[in-house]
Amino acid sequence: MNNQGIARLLEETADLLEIDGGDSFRIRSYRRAAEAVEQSTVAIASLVDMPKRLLEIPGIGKGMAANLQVAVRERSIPLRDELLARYSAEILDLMKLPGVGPKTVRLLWDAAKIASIDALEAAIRSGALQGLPRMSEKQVAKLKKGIEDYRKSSGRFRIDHAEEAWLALRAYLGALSGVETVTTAGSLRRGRETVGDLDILVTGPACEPGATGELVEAIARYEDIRDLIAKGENKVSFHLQSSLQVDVRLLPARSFGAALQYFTGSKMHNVALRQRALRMGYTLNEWALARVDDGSVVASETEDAIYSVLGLDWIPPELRENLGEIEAAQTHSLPRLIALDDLRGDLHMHTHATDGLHSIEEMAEAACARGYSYIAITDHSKNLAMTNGLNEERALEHIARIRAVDRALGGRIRVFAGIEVDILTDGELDLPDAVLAEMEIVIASVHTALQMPREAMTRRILRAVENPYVRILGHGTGRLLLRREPYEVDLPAVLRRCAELGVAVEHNAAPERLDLCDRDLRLALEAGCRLVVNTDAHDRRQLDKMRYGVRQLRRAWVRPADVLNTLEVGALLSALRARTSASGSCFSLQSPVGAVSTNSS
DNA sequence: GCCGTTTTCGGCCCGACTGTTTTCAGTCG
Repeated sequence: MNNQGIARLLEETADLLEIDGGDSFRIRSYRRAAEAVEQSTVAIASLVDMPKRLLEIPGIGKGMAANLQVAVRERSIPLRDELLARYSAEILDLMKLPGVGPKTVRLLWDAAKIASIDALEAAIRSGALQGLPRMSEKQVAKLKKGIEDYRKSSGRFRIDHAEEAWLALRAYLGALSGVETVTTAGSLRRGRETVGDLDILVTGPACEPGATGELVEAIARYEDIRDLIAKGENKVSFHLQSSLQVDVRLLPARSFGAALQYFTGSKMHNVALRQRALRMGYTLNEWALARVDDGSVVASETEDAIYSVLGLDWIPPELRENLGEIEAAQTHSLPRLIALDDLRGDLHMHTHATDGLHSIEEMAEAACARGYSYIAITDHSKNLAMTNGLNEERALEHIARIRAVDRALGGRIRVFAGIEVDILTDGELDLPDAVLAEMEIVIASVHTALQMPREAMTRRILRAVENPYVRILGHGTGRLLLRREPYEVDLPAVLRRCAELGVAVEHNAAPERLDLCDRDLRLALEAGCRLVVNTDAHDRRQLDKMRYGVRQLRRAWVRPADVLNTLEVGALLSALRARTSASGSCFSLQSPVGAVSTNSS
């Protein structure tokens, strides 16, 4: 059992305790432990026989160490099992509905023994919720909507979770005898933000027809398998403990390209491609591209060869949605998509001054190791009290520390001073302009008031971006704010205004944010917005989340030039100054500490 | 349940916002 799995068990135990009305400090200690396990760079499983080492982890005491030992050995925690038995295995799903917390779950349970989404849906239909405290017509409608949204997304796994499962499987499969290549296809390869199941293609001597028996058995012995769905001559399907479905296909090397193309999809892309093949006298399937008349194979070993025979440039997997990529490939006009290497810096991250884990220096070093030219430290402002947000005085002190670190680094990497300010209900920011004027990067984010009417929310954001110091419009608790149908903000209007003002629009790279989806990003580009892709890292390892953000941008056909943080330091600072003149304010950017060339590309 | 001690128990991050029971509980970050 890996650290993330253990952390999940602890987190679920905390949720159940909360529903059960347990001691709030006991609940917090479970959450702290989950956090500590998740953050640990050492595999907890490797420490179970060394309780002393477990106790060295802050937040892990005697009781929790025992929990960890059981979790590793039995994949469960006794208290969690006990509570799940008392309520139901599905009761935690209810907490995933917006606006539903432990008290509401408890209310539903006490009033009608509701302990699953299905049961809640039935209760809404039968009117069983009528008369319950806090269950007005409006509230029930909200629940109904929440269930609908939940149904749409359930059964799919976030790309980072799927990727984690994939990496573990790749290591296992790659080490089996007779295996030469292990490749992922499907929506993971296309970089979708969620993945329905994991498609894996394996080639090598043990995958040739008639020779697969031993390999199939070895695959079926993978330790994380919960149940086996199918075990044939060249395919093994199973569910992992996480209930993610995996299909492993054994392929002869000669059909690898065709299979990779076929299983990468998307369905719509493949349909269009097969139609094209037919028009050209070919037939395309997972084994090969072949002539219709005599069945002779014309391409099968590589994707490149298949696309080439069809008169197309090779198409990056992220674009394979039949949204114009085939036409562009035909006319050699596919865009040069942004890649991770194009990113020169990350302009949104937190430190232990607020709710981050590491110091300014540690974040800067971590960014340096990733080859960045600059970062911005953007801790929370005072309105986010829970995070120990910075008030005027602390913000100014923090800026001074950032400047000092920047000087101490001697130009190895530039560290800009910034802040993530909260947009208040009326559109004002929670820190005065005098403080914001001291920083290069001001990100304005919405953190509250998810139920605000659309018009009010739009006004609120439009007012905030008028502030001349706002450089970036940050995430707006995107999942809830933007992803709903219809939008809870007039996104086109907001994007238009940002484009006019030169305020960059942030795409949060973290998969758990699900901020702007493909379509939103395209809207932003059409509106003429400059984009920024940031990780919002709360610890240094989270800087790696940039890769998810980049893949999302690629899916939206984003090129390096569309993204502000592909610029080198000098160009970035000039671009930020452009915002000032466009707004017509007398704002002058704090002259950066240390020598900076302002004419580099 | 953890921690730090004043070694045996008390303290353990807060504030905005919504809906509504119009004073506060519940949710969220």
